[in-house]
Amino acid sequence: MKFSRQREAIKEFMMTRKDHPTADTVYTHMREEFPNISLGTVYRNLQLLTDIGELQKVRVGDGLDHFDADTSLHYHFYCRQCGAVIDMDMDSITEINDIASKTFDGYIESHSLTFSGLCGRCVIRS
Amino acid sequence: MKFSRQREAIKEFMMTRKDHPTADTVYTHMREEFPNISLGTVYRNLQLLTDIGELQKVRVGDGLDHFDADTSLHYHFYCRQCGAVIDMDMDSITEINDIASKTFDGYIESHSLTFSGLCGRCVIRS
DNA sequence: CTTTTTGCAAATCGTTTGCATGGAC
DNA sequence: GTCCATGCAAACGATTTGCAAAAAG
Repeated sequence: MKFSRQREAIKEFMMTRKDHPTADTVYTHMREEFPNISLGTVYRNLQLLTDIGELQKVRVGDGLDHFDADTSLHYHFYCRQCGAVIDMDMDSITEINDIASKTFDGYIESHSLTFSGLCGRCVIRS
Repeated sequence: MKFSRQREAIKEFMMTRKDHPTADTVYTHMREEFPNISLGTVYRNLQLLTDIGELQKVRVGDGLDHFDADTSLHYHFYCRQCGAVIDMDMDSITEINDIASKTFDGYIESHSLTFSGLCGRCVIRS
């Protein structure tokens, strides 16, 4: 893999963000630094960084791919009002794969746990 | 809401299935009974049945909408090899929303837990 | 006769891809 | 000079939508 300024910028941008930007959000921000960067390049690099384990794809059920620079096992919250994707501050249940395996005929590799409802901001407004 | 033969057939079909068909699968099967049914009608009715609580939309991270006539809280397994979506035979952790609420600033309405790996068939072949 | 639902086709949205050019090494 | 990465635009797949005609009430 060859170095690319665009990929480096995308990686750095992702590491500054605690929320979980979509490709389009990344694209919008990259345009400030690279006015000619294309959506294709953003998608390619997000996918590539995911493949080499520097990013994690987060799918919370809104149909969009979100990306997370924190690749550790942790859980997410999806606000069905404003669409925010937020990290949950709770221990991950590492043993749950083993528990589930006992009543499952196959190999469980991972799990994902996503909460949904109204985030702090939205719960106040409602 | 008015009665429609198509919607009734879709509902009945969904109740016979323990897997979690996509709109396209439903469409294919409906064509046997209604050779002229359109994809739009299938999508519209799946969405409508979901809205009135007769179906549940299941998103396991493959980018497709799966539908489930069992609307109770339960967990799913997604086989990343063959794409199968399977119900997990385990108790649902009803208290997990409350546990998560304690360290979360907002209103948690629901959670979804999805496992992934290789299903029984695929684990044998590999 | 009014209103909902249908079938069809076109539109939309997020994402992927082919290809000629430019940058990395 | 050889490859890999880019920008651009076209293609793609799943889903949604506008509309005139058909079915329900």
